[in-house]
Amino acid sequence: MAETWSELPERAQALLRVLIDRYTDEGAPVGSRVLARMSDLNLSPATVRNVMADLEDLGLVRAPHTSSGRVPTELAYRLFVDSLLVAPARAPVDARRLESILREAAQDDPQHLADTASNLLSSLTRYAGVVTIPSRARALFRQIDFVSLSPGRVLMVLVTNDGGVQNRIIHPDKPYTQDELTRFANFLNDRLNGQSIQALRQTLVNELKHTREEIEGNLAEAVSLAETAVGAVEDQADVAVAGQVNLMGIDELSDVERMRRLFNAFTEKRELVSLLDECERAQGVKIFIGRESGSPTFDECGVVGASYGVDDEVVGVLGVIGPKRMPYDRVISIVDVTSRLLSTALARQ
Amino acid sequence: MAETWSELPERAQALLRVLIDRYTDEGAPVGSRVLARMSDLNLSPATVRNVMADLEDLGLVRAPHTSSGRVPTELAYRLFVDSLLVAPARAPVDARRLESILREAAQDDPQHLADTASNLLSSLTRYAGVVTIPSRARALFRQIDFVSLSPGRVLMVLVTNDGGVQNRIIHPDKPYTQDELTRFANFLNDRLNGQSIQALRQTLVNELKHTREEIEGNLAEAVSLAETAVGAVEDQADVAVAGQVNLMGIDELSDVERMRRLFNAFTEKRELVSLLDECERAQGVKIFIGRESGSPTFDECGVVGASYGVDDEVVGVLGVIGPKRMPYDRVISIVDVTSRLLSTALARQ
DNA sequence: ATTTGGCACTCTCGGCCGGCGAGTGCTAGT
DNA sequence: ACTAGCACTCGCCGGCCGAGAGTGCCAAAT
Repeated sequence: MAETWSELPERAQALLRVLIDRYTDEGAPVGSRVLARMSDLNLSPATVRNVMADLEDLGLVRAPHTSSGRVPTELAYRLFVDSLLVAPARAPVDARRLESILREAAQDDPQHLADTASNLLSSLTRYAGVVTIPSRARALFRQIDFVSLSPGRVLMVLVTNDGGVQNRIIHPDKPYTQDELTRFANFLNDRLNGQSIQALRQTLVNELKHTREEIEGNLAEAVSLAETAVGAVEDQADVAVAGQVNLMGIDELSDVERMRRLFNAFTEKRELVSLLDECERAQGVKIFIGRESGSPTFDECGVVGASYGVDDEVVGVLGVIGPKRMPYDRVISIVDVTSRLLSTALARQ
Repeated sequence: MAETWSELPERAQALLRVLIDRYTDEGAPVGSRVLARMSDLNLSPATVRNVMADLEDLGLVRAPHTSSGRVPTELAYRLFVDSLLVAPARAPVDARRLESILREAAQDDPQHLADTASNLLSSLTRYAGVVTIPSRARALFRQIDFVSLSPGRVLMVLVTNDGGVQNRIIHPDKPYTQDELTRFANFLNDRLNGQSIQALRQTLVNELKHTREEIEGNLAEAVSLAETAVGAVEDQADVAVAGQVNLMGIDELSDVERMRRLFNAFTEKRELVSLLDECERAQGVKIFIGRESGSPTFDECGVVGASYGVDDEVVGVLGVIGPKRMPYDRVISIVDVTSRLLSTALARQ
């Protein structure tokens, strides 16, 4: 049953490719007559039928009912896609325009950049585009501010060098005056400038607590305040999703319950993130076809994902979610190109 | 054709009410037999039929086909709902729990508060909950910061007294050093403290520009920087939406194209805002039934909205979007209670 | 004058049948 | 090794029928 694409007889490859093409944009089973005509192999329908019978034995095609054309299986898509990945055909989209859009968006904050990228993905593919927002862990500390809102409520604003702003309202045990808070902020800004957020916590715990004695009185409070704040910020990973509606009206997905679960995943985001996380480890483009995703939510979907980052350091993941029946070649190169461009846009910031 | 509910004959009222009740939770036309049995009026089906014929003449009910039960028209819902609004029956939900949740959320920033409220609305009604995020225009200036990210890219962070944080990256004509920027910020913080954002622009334009000469050199730049920033912030109105998926599987809406448009409205938000805006003017609960909304997107929907605010000053709008066929009494009181509680939670902040 | 029972009529819905078309598998012939 | 032919299998569509639900109207009853 397990084969690789290239091990298939020449003719079978050709026919299967045509079958996949046709099925991908018609969505209906394809019969031997059509197949024979579309392939330029000059074969009679009968011959095609024989080949199909072979492919059926290999688990690559199946007939929904005794007598309707064939439909490619997930396995067939898998092999086909794998063969694409070996020799990637690049750039059906004009990278020029993409690049300028992304570069411009990179001028703005990371959130906006992710939004832009997911919009691009969805409008290029007409499926749903997903982009994780770069974790702040990797960014560098730029500035922290404490603003007293009311007694017992302090707004913390943390700025990173990429222009990301995190804010959170914290409720310290003791009330502080704005003056005290400002002193705290100044103190922290002095010490922490240029550190990565990732390292921040350690710094706070170790270095500062060691020197606690030297620090006059309640500046130690500043440290604990900052700890609360950083802790809250560190592990927040968000996702930008665009073009969900594109998935509506695709008939494989149009089952109400299935659609509901899908959209739930888009709003809850949890499941989405865990799916995309798997792309992080893989390098290059990673693809899930149907049940490969593990989650029944995406049973009928195809997912094409890739990570992006700077200097071999992955900072985020992006991808496209569509129906299983997808023009993978197109989508793959779109995802691929976008991830590269996003990386460079991020790098030269 | 135009009537008011109370002008209807007693019996017609009762029957129509039962019809609406029944239709609301079954979604199917209701026949005279059922109607006769459900109403406690002890009438024969035949009599009911006569009444129905009258109601049909008045445009309050109609029969989908020659021989199926009756369905209430939009007009019937309208009159019915109006009659509800006159003598509002309150509180089918325990306001206690709601209040504590909202008060807690009000401790946090406005965005979070709106999220919480829309989640409440949607989970209580099992429809979609919508809450506009209080416009910052009304909030008071608390603090501004300029952080230099790279030459030519300056991050502006504006904090309001409600804990709202607005940030935007601006590209000033000239590059400034961080020191200069800090001086700008200090300068502005001194002058603007406590002003409403709304008034800010005027202040900036008038007062400061008048005294421009007195101000040393490029502090005037600070003003123009701030202007850019405030302008960007002022007119940004966002909306929190929750529970969209609840609308899936409601069969009146399950037409693919209609659903698509609806979800589009939820993501684009533009149309949503303009719909809710109409609730701002009305006081108390405002209701759109079907085509009353104006937009074909919500043709098959019912919308129940109310404004909220502090001290008779409207700061935002919230509402519920569901199918036309909705238990309006329940939904109305939920929306009503929520808007009140949100207002008080906001007030005692 | 209102209400009711009766009756004929209408319309939907589900099941059933039969023909059509598409497509297959197999076999025999090239 | 391919192909032509043939019998067969389904799914789909339209028509038909019967059951069920519900109506409108009329004439009788209260």
